[in-house]
Amino acid sequence: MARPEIEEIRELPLFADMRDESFEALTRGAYVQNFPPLIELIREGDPADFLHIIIEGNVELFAEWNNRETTMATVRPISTFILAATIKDGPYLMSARTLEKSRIILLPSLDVRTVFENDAKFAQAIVLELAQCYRGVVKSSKNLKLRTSVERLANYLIRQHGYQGHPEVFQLQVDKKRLAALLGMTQENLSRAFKTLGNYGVAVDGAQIHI
Amino acid sequence: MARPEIEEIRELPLFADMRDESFEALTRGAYVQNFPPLIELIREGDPADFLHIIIEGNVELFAEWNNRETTMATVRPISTFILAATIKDGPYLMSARTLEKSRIILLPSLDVRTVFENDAKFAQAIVLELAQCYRGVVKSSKNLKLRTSVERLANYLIRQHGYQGHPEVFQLQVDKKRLAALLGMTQENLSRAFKTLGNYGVAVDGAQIHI
DNA sequence: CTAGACTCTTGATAAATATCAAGTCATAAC
DNA sequence: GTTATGACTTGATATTTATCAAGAGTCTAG
Repeated sequence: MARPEIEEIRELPLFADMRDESFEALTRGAYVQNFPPLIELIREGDPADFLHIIIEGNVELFAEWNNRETTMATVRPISTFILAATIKDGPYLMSARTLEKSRIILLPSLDVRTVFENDAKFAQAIVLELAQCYRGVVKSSKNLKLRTSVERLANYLIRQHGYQGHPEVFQLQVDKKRLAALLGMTQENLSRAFKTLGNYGVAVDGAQIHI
Repeated sequence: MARPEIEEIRELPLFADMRDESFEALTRGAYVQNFPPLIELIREGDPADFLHIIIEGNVELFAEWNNRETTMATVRPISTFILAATIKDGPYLMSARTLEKSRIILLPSLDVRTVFENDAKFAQAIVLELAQCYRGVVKSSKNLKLRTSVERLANYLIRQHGYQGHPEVFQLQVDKKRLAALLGMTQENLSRAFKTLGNYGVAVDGAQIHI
């Protein structure tokens, strides 16, 4: 295991408590790969052969239906994605593509499931991770159903503002097209929503937001 | 443990594989309670003191914001709800109320977490349950973002039709007000959506649907 | 520098959805 | 029976959101 990336993920909550031999078994068959931007990593409906861990770059999770496409989430280092499909050995529910040049670790799903069955600490860590993901999706679902598009944008900005430490000016982490899809609206309406928020003291300059 | 309800849940996938002493520890402090209709069992934001298991009746999970309310799911026997909040020891993200007279088992969250840490089989079962719930919410989120209201209704009917074994005529399991909220539309629009589907061979008579 | 590609914005319009106000129908209460 | 009550429907209208078309600004390749 001379691969520094592998050592790096050892400290993630998901892997921190597991036994050394489990971690070894888990990562023995791992790949570390670099991808250029806009590569489709995962296609919705395919079997979940690998658990993905992004250690550099930016990945978009999206879904399609009837020629419509929407962004479900964007993922930044260091985190895993599509854990649930890996565990259930089910098909992917979302597709994934790189947005920037990205470095990704691929752990064979089979190994993940084997280790999951043999290392209780790992199973516990997965529970916590999944519970968190679950709660995240529930929140986003509530958001969609109970708020208007302007409210969703305002909410998003307030959260981002918080994550970035309440600075005077902060940056959007996603381009506006994807932000619109993420918030469940069109690009044009996002633009108008920003304008509406202008009346409440939000100034936008490209990706810079001033509250 | 002379309580037949407790024995009944032993066979649930969530509890089937755990050790006897774990199950005993889990259920030692359990309550079995009957509730009349329209009782609020859980209020969004409260700490998750109990894992709930519905063994009879019908429970609605809903969320509120700014005087708006929406149905997130309806739960029927036998299943658990708000597992994620119990595990994370976090606040409830949804409220719950009985729709009919219901019989519910309450397992203290503290016991659930303790047993979860000591019984690997239980932890594994929780993982599978959570992964399933997660995937369920992701699907419903995709549904909301990618489909129009008429499409969501059509999709819902097709699924229900399938669950009930593709009979000629089948019953809606929820009243139309709640179905509308579940599908993310108003009651009036649900009515119109049914009318639209009438052109494609769906006949509605009260809660009876003929395809 | 310039052409092209791209993102983002804006305006006009259309479509989807919500709201408001009656009205129907069934059921339960008296 | 009659009267209430509640669930559902219907129509008219308002609001929200999407679509279409065009233009402004930015970036990059050549």
